[in-house]
Amino acid sequence: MVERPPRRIPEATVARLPVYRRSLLEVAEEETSTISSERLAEMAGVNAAKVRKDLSYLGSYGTRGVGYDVKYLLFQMSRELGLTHDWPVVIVGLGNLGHALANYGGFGERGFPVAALVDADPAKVGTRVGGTEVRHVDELPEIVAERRILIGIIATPAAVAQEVADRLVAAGITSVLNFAPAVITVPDAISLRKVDLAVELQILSFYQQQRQLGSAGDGEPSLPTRSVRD
Amino acid sequence: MVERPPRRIPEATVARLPVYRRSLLEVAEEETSTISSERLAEMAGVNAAKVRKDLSYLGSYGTRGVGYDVKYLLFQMSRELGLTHDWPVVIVGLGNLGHALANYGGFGERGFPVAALVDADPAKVGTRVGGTEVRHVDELPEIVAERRILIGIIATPAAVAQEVADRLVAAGITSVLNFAPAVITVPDAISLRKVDLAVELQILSFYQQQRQLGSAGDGEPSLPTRSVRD
DNA sequence: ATGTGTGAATCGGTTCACAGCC
DNA sequence: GGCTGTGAACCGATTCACACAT
Repeated sequence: MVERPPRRIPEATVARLPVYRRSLLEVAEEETSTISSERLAEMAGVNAAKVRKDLSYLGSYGTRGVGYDVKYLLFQMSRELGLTHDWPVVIVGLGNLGHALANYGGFGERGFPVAALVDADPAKVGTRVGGTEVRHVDELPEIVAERRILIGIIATPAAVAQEVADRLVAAGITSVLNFAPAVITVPDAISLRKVDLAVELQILSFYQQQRQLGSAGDGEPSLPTRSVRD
Repeated sequence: MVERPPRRIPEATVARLPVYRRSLLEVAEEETSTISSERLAEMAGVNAAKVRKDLSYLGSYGTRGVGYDVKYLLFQMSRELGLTHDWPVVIVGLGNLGHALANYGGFGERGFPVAALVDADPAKVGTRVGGTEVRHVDELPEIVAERRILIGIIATPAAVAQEVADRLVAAGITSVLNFAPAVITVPDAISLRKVDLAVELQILSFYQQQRQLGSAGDGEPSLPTRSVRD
């Protein structure tokens, strides 16, 4: 008999689970055995209704009048997120950013060990970064198969990002995290997330600009008083 | 008289403008003077209806039956995004990531020159990273005022991220980009964006996991277990 | 004929508000 | 009394579909 939750967890909820989880890890160290949606909401920077709704997608793991058992919730959440085992990753591109990512211990610590590094530049191949040898991008298929890597991180210049994505997919990668400032496409079956630093700054620039237009001109200073603590 | 669009641009649209703009920049180099919503959509990785709706918030800059004038649209978009002048930024925290960000030329190139670097570690103060001298975090108020910096980038460990945010705001910063794996809060009047690498990987891990649950049949996948960590 | 601009329909996500259980 | 779990209301964003301009 299969007991699998038939719940389809909304994307927006999935994106918040890691934040809840991190909050729970913090709390787990103190000897508080239970936590309320209100407290968890505050720690995660969202509101309590959202926490309850989100957690309800995982199952009814709370106790009315009491709250959620921290350790149990943490376990369920880790299980749901697939964090009960490590996910080795390969980083493609060892420029500034790739270098920093390779050296950043945070990945390995959090269950995503950097299992391989590749670059197209022969001058970089053979060097070691953060204790891992850089190999040639042509070797991707063997590397990925050998180390059973499913997640690829693109840290190359924009110009080659799409080509790298194609090669990662061809090599057997099924999840891609793209840091290159370029739009890339992957087959439907492949997960893709992007982190674009310049875009983030430009979004900030937009609101900065708005603020200045608003306060510089005609009569109403009108601060956009958004009281949403989301 | 100032010609000001009274339109309030939706947040989701704002987040896509930089991507459209980048696509337009690419196209502007070829000698194509106009572009259709369809073509722009393809380049930006969205659908054409969304492009048209998004652009309509900026104003009616297209011509029916023809498309959008690339240069004109580019100009309007840059203006709207506040990219007609530079926005100097300060980076706080010069660990691995801060270092990479400081060395990454992409920021300056895209209108966000790294005008200052600060760290709390006296051993780092006085050193130079990417041509900029590292100064002590205590000097933030003077640095920010002097260089007229409005955007602050947090690249510190999670533990001090909130404190740094508070100090940035106190120093006069009005936009914050947070790379620290921590939830931080800022006053309503301050813009905040976050980039959390571990969260991105965990989201990928979730979908990876789902895929495997789906394809592995009903039995437990039986994967090596590890102890829970952050 | 072609491709924009936009109301209307739809969808996904958030918030409300309260019934249900401890 | 306190706090979860969840339908219902609401809201923002996406998509549809077509009138309209060139």
